[in-house]
Amino acid sequence: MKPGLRHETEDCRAVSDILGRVGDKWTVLVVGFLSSGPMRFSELRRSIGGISQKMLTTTLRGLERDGFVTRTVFPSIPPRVDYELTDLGHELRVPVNALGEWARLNMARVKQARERFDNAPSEQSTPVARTAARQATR
Amino acid sequence: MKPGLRHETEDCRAVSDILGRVGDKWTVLVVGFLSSGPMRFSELRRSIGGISQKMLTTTLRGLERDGFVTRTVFPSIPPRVDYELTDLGHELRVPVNALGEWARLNMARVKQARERFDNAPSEQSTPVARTAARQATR
DNA sequence: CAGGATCCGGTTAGATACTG
DNA sequence: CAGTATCTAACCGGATCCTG
Repeated sequence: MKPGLRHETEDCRAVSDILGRVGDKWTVLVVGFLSSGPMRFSELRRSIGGISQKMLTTTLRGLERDGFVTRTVFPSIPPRVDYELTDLGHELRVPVNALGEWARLNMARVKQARERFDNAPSEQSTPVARTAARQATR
Repeated sequence: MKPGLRHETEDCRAVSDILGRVGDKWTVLVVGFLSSGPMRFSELRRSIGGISQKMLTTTLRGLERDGFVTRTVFPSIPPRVDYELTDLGHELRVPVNALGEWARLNMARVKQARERFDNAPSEQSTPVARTAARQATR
């Protein structure tokens, strides 16, 4: 995302920026789990399940940097670190949840489209047939 | 995203799925340009500016596979291919635009948070101070 | 014109081992 | 417990060349 987009508008870069954070592999999961309250590192790790501790650290650092979560260290032994959504993080969940809800409602349509595409006779159809197929999806 | 998430809820996977498509490098730009009507390949390429033809092809194929755009080939010489958002694609723009709008409105806050984080005294603060900082951001 | 095929450097993510 | 450091395999995106 470094080069290439130099001449984009401010808006586009802001969107790409946020989407870059939100669209990465784990961020949404982490934010989702944090939405119900603060959690400590290993708690998150166990809840999410498939994440490596390196990726969890990286994801949380990114979220902290962007102001979406806070990181609170308790100087106890053993050490304990709590992560919690900031107000900004909670606000972010609104549009993200909207997108999530959309995804939930429309995943069947996407799945259907994928199956149709994957079983397609690999470009044996005429352009007219293609167009007809397009109409059918409307 | 293959292993690991086996035990996630359907919802979470749907969200990650959509976000994975939407959050990639070019998808949002492409969808944005297509929102005003059908465009042909080279038209898109020129409009977007920084994209290689390989990435544009890849992005468009992904969008086509998921049912967000249609691809119509005109058997002319020289060949001509039009891409157009499906209804599903147009509907997707609603939550994506909402997220984009949120990004536009809050990019300043994110930028501030980043600057604060990047100028931080790299963990010299006490946990209490950290917590105090957290309160300050509320 | 649209896009497939190939090569290649940079980034990324996971596994593993180690530390305060 | 909550990381950091390191290594490596996989992936990704760009550039280039080629075709119907």
